[in-house]
Amino acid sequence: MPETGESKAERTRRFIIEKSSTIFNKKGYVGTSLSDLTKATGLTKGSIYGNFKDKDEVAVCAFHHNLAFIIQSLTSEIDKAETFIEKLLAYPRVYRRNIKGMLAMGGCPVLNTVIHADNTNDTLRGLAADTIVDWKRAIMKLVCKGKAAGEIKMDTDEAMVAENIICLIEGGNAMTKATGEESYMRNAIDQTECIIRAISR
Amino acid sequence: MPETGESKAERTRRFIIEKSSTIFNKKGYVGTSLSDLTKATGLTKGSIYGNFKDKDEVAVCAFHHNLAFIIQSLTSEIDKAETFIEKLLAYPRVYRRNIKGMLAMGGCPVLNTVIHADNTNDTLRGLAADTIVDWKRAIMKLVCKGKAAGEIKMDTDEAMVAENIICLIEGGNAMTKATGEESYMRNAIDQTECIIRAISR
DNA sequence: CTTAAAATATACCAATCGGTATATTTTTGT
DNA sequence: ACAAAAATATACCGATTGGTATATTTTAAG
Repeated sequence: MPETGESKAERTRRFIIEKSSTIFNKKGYVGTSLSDLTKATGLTKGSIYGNFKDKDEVAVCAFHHNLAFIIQSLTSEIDKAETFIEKLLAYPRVYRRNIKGMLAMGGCPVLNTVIHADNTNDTLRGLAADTIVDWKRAIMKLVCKGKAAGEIKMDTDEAMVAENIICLIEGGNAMTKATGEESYMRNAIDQTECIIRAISR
Repeated sequence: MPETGESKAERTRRFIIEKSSTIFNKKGYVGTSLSDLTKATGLTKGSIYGNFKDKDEVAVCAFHHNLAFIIQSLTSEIDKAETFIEKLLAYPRVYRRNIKGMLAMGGCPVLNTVIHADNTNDTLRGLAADTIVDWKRAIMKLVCKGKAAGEIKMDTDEAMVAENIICLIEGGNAMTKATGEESYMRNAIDQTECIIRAISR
């Protein structure tokens, strides 16, 4: 029964990615073994290697899957906002709403991957580093458009604002994951909001 | 020739720790193999296991060694300062001076260990988490003493200040390590300084 | 210089690693 | 329902993992 436009292989691929993404995010590339994946999926090694070239490919797909979850939440909230200040405030709003979710998935996949893959997997390390660069650019673009629209002070250093927001959110995420205390992330988010409001005119 | 108060075994232990600490910090516990250690030290497995119970013990000693390096820099600078505001400002001052050093050692061992050891090594994870708790307490104590000395505004939330400083420094460190751009850490440190100056009266 | 003890090296162990060739089962179009 | 094709399982591979028993070398006190 075809029914769906998705082939069996495509469904299995998706199934493997969904089941393994949290494991990779928590234990990292080297810390995750093929037997972790067979255990989590209930499939055998042959089935996994029938759908993926190697362990690297599974890890890369898992990273993209983890990232997509966050990016979707963010872009939908950013698109909803009407002013650029409101679009910037979407970051703290989304992260504040997702503190527990982020904890459950094992922390931010960008930071986790950057630390895990450093010196052990260049492909993953590069993907995570590129994500940070893209993220910074996206924030800077919002600030610049906000300036042009007259919402944001003209002397605002958009690179500085972008980097501070990223550091606060990533640092807060990491410290909350480390200690189990949500206050780190909440305070970091409050501080992020302050920074955004301070550049508004 | 005894000469020194340090036995051969003690010297070898120290030698192994020094040579392996950077590797553990960069690659993590699971990512670092015994052959990494024999390669880095020039010693054999027998020699390492003659001086350490197991790989765990080497990793724990390496973590303490990495941490001691940072704590020494911090406490000496904090002790030098006369006012409590100046003691707080020792944090940004020391981290600003050590951006390249931190990069060379592979990033902050506290954050690295927290991410690396999560779900793979409870001992190390606990050590790193405890370090964050201690760090927060140390900052809070400085703020409280600053209040008592009339240096710091009485309505200051010391827990919030402590957590924000920690998140900014750790986030900045991680993003600088990830991207290779020192600006992340510099901006995070600038923001940390702003927070400290803002609570001064 | 000798000698017991301590430190290091050699040679091995079972278990697990990522990966593959092949056999079997399940889909899927007809 | 059937046959070709696709997907999954089984059984294996060499390499490496952390760890150990034992042999050899080095240290250091007498």
